[in-house]
Amino acid sequence: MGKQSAITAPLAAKWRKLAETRCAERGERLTPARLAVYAEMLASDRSLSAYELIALLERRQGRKIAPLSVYRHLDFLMRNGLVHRLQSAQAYLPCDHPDHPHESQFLLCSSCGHVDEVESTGVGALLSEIADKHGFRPDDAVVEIKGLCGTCAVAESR
Amino acid sequence: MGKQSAITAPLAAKWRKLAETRCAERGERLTPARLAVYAEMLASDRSLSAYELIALLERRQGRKIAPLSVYRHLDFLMRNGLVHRLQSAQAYLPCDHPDHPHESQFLLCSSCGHVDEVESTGVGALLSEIADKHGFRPDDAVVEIKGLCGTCAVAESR
DNA sequence: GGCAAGCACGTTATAACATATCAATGAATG
DNA sequence: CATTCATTGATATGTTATAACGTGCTTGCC
Repeated sequence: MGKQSAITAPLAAKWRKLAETRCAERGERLTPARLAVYAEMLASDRSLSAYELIALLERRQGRKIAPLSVYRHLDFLMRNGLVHRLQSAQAYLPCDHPDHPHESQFLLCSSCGHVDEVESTGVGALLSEIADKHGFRPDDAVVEIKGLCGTCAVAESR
Repeated sequence: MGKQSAITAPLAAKWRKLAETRCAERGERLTPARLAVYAEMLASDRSLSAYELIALLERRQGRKIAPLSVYRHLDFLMRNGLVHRLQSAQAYLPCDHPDHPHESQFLLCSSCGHVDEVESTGVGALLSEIADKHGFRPDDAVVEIKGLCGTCAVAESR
């Protein structure tokens, strides 16, 4: 098994490599502190608020972490396309396919909390068209759909 | 000119009537406090955060308003389709066409702060389709496009 | 190596956004 | 009038995010 710093959550080599590559390409430094935040997010099966993340990191590292540190790391990770922010939930989620830039849509299950990141080709085009029709120059779009994931929808209808 | 309570922002008769009708239909009570919040929002040319709203109401009414009151009124207004919340800005905006239920998209200008509420027929269908493809049962969708409005786009490119 | 510049990080404090709890008030109904 | 239930007020607290400031580490240049 791969060597892993004691203060960092287990991090699959694949993800680590992608992150390192991505940052290197952009001349950004993926420091241990930043990597620790990223690893913690990947180790979770759901989105996390900044303060949940702080609690997890504090537990793992056995020391206090200031909110601002985590926010800075989150900023860094978002800037580099490794993490997304869910605007409607004030929560953060590792990107599902950080190997290329993209616009995502999110499916948020209000029952189990699971979030699915999808990348639909049609959405960007449609939104551009709408913006255009209103003389608006779009820069970034938030598309978040709340509802029930397949599993929870089935469970609920029984 | 129409009579208007001293503690309430000017409110066009058209909007007042729409709001009253809407609430009456649903058996909800549009109280003076709730109306005051709605009027204050309509009197503004941009979206407002809850605390901006508090400040405006305090100034107009000359007394302290508790955050919880405003949040309750905002809840009420949203429940009755009179107000929307901008998820990506933690801000609130009166609905542009409260005469019927609808799903809106928002165009947020990052320069002047203006928000355009649009109702595009295609978006709902496309998002339903996407959800369906992933076995997801959608309940509500957030679509917020950030960028530059026509005016600001022109101003910037000069 | 020595130095300067810039980035990263820590610490403390505070701003901004939102909700809990409980008591008091007031309108609607019988 | 009495009951009941929604609305409001008051106080406190919880949650999310940023400001301001200083220190130290990297890196690149001489």
